[in-house]
Amino acid sequence: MKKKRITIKDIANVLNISPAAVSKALNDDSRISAKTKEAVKRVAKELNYQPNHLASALRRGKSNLVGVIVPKTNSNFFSSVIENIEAVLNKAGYNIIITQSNESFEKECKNIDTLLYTQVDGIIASMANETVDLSFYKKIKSKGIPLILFDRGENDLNVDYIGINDYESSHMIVNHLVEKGCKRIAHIGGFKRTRIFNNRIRGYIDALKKHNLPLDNELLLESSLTTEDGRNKMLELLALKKRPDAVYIAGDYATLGALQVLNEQNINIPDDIALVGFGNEPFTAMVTPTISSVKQHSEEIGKLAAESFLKHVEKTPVIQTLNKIILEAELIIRDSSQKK
Amino acid sequence: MKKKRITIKDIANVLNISPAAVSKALNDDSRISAKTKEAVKRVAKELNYQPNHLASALRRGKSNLVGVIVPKTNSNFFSSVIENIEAVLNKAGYNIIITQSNESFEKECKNIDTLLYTQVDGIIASMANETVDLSFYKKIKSKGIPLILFDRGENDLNVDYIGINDYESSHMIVNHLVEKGCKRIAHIGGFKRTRIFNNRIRGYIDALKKHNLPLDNELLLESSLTTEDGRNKMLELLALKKRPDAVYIAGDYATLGALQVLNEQNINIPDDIALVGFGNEPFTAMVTPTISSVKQHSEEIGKLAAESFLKHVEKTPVIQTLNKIILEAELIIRDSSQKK
DNA sequence: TATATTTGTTTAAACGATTAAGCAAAAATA
DNA sequence: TATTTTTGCTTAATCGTTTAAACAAATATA
Repeated sequence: MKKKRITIKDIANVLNISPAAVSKALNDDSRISAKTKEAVKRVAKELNYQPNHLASALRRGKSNLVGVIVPKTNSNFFSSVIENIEAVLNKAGYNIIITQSNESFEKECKNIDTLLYTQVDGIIASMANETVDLSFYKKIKSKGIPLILFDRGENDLNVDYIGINDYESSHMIVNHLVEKGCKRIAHIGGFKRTRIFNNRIRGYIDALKKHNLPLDNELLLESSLTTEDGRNKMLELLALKKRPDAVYIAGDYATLGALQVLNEQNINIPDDIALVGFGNEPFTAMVTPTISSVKQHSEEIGKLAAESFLKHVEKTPVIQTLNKIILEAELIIRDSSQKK
Repeated sequence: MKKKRITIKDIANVLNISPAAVSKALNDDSRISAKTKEAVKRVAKELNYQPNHLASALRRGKSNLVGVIVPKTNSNFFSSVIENIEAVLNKAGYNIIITQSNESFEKECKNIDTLLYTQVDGIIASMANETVDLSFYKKIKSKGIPLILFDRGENDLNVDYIGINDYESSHMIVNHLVEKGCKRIAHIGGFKRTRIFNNRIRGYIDALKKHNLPLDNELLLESSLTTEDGRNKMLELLALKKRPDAVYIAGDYATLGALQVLNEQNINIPDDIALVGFGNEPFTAMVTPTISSVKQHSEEIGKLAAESFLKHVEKTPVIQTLNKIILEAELIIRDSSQKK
């Protein structure tokens, strides 16, 4: 007993027409009569025909697959972006291949090779923290397939980018803290070399200036933004002679670490030290006290990234230029900064 | 200026040999001389040759892609399983396509079709809560490609399954709570129709019997196990005339909801009511109080699932039978059940 | 009626790799 | 030396689909 695949040839044999006619009928070619189309589709269903995607992809030179690269799927932000990319692309007949870089440059390079090898029609990516060498991303561009970046991007690649206004978000946060009476606002930022984190740092500095608050270098720390490092950096801040009365942290996981430290040391949040995070991960609304955070519109980012891909993929040759779509983020105020 | 793909034909032309020889050289065929192999590989590198995966997949009848279906990537359990599946399969030359069902039966069916259409060489899946109709999974089997299930599986499909001992885990939990002096232990379980949740419920019931504790039906609730539903079910339990002194909840997110309710109502955890969750999601160690939970060995599950696929895919025809690998889970005791 | 156009189909060549079969030259064996 | 075996390659078919080109029949136009 052999498992023979049903091909268009089998359908053609049943109806005594050519495989070419079958192919055209299945693709609704205008030169095929309605009668034939109907017959072909009927027989296809009867025989339980499944098109061979590899064959058509090979012939068409298109795989209808889109690669997605994210640092990690297990944050709500990325998993939500992915969900929305998928929704838009599925409607347009594309499927996605998700890969994780685990914030590792090496893994990211491997992922890119894997995706190119799999002949994806384009790549939508958010870069790993470690990534500074852009040669692998340039390789994608040199293949002539669309590359779209979101959240973690780079101007130098000259491609579409979808993200939020990080600079402005820092202003929002500082404004909010100042309004609540905070005077010594610290910032635990991400790596400076990563554009989005750099923008948040610049925003923080400029916002302090705007409010005539002195910029104190010991209040500005660089962090990997893991929960663990959030703990460490918070401990550093507590060790200062002049402690801050508010800490703005560029990532929710690190904020969680900071919150744990404060709770352990019985420091009142927000009255002794107010806390604001970034990313609006679900747990920010779950911990005690709940954490104020910035909502990044992951749904919108996913949709726009997918649409940007679709726009580019239709054109040959693919021409890409720097085209930034910047969304305004939203500050969700919760207990950790809600001083009365 | 056209972007011409480099093919084996181009390499063949440079060296004045046949494309067949090039193909064999690249695949290290024993009938090709070392000299030719070296020359081919050198020219391939020089021309920046990238093999056309679609062509070789079509010819070989193998895509070297493996489909993975999970309810949602944004839990630590699934994202960790995926990471480990990927690590094992990459080493064996396979790449994975990740899809999410979002716990929807309809989406899961679509995912299966998508994966089959993409000609994956096998599928590793954890079923959606909603899924009772197994016809789409039978379709995978009927294609003659390996199907491996993990965590959420079904005996009736007669395929490899990797999971933890849910029945025994319930015993561990109840034993622990009894030891801490709890006498009225409630259980907020998952959907009974889902095998793993059913096993946890059976384990709970049998463990109560073992300890001669009466089974009170109002203490056994069925839940979707979302944070929201965890809140609701906890409120139900609190509304009882005779409140429980411990609640074992079959999922961490729901446990979090329950914890919020108890904190809001100033009910002491664990002294008034002890709490045990399931899944050991990272936040269980982050909230106040920290939540006792069951660690499911996601790394091991991922590895075993991938290895099971590799074992099956090498054999033709693929023969699958029910073969369960059951790991013993581990109870991580934290503050929420640590009565003194 | 003669010619042009449209319709509906077939033929055959791709897409880029793999591989069974064939064949000459080199090496091993008798 | 004659024969067999091995080595190293080529030829040609193949995977299943798409599509440019060809063509006959039907229809429209002059």
